[in-house]
Amino acid sequence: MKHIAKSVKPIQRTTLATAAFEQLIANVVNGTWKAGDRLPAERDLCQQFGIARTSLREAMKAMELVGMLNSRVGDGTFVCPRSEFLSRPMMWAFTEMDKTELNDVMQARLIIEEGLAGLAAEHGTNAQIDAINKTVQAMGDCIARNESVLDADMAFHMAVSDAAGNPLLSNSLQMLRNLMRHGIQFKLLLPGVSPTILKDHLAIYQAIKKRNPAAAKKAMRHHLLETMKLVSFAIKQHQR
Amino acid sequence: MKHIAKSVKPIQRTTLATAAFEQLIANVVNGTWKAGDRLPAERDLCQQFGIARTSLREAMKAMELVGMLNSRVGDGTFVCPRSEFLSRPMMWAFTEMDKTELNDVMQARLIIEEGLAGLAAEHGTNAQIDAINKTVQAMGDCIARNESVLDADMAFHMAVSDAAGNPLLSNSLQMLRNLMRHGIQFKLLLPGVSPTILKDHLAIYQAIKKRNPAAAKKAMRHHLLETMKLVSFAIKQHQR
DNA sequence: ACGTATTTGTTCGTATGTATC
DNA sequence: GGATACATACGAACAAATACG
Repeated sequence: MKHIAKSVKPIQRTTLATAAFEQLIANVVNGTWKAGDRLPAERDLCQQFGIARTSLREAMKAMELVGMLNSRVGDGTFVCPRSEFLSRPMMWAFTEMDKTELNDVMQARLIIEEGLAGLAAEHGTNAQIDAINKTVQAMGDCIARNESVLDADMAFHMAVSDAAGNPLLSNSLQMLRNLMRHGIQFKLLLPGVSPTILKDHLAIYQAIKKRNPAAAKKAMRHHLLETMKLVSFAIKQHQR
Repeated sequence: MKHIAKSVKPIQRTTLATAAFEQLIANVVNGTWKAGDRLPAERDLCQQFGIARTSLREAMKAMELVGMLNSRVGDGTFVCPRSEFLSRPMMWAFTEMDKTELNDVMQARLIIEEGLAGLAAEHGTNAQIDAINKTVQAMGDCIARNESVLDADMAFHMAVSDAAGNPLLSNSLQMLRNLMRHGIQFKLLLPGVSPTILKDHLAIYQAIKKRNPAAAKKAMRHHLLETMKLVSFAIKQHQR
């Protein structure tokens, strides 16, 4: 006796913990609760949600596992900085990830970031585009001083992301980058790649500066295709 | 009375739940439990671990919420395929925000779906591409019979999504579609739009069939830009 | 087609350890 | 030291969904 009506939305039964988890994620991702903020006490929060403490705790533990929350006994539960999201259990996920799965992640990142570059060229304010330039300069300085370019690399992509002005896409990129962080680190350890990255970044910046979305997308695509090659190479190196 | 000695590592006080899901993760990654396998029942497992059921449940639930396990009442708990786990972070980024601009959602959808169309043209199997064609035919039938094209429309986009073969992007798109579900319904209520949609779908299918990613992306882009216009128009109509 | 056993979902009460003031 | 606020942990009980004979 299925299919009584075709278009009834399939009410998927979801557990209380799942519902609570979704609420928690929403509050953290959309910035209602910012990094370092302290959440209401478990006893208060479960009252607000209208569920028992046990159920809420299951959701909180999951948030802790993915690195979004941090609980300390006798103290409280706090929101972690975004850079820590997904950073904990991912070591295993990455080293064990097989080639097709890694490819899926990078493909997704390529598509999102290509889109962001286009949007940045279209809608970015001059100030936001200057900010991109600053990160390019900063990376140049890092290379000159022979320092790690990890932070500068991240800063560049975040600056482009900001200029695009779409928080949904920015958030998703941040998640994907966190997911791949270890691979990116390996990539940056490869000798002689930093100048190449810098050149790519510069090209992307210039296309955005010229307000040329197609060129910006193309430059970003080129940069990330290079990255994909480097990351998979770096991981192979690292595994042996 | 802190800092008695600088170099002693503060002993990480780890909770039972944390310890439990370290065990769980270990069993999953080293292949003791493979994707699709069923775990021992909660009551057995907590005895094996020597902890209370509530503590074990916090770990199990956390694993479930991040997409590593899947529990069904009356049945058991099963190991998920890893793509499930890898999809989650990107989906979390697309959770409801208090001030989610419909425009941002549609922009994100445009970018993802454009990418999916390109991937489908590149990597889709012939069978998958045939499946796209079937949905186009089905929509034609619906229009001929003057029925709602809502399901056929959804089926088309799902089929393209399948052909692209990237679960991360597919799942994320699903999330975005849920966010703007209301808008889509409005669109389809507008008189006379169905034939236009059908034409768009056909063009997209043909480009994919010809294995032309650039054309497929362009056609999808055109289709979704039309949709964006229609949706915002429909919403304006609906509001007055 | 119908029970019954199995399994997860959910709640409550209670006790304990820890941090802060 | 004492008071307070908080997370951690346990066990018991019942509800609800599913599988299986």
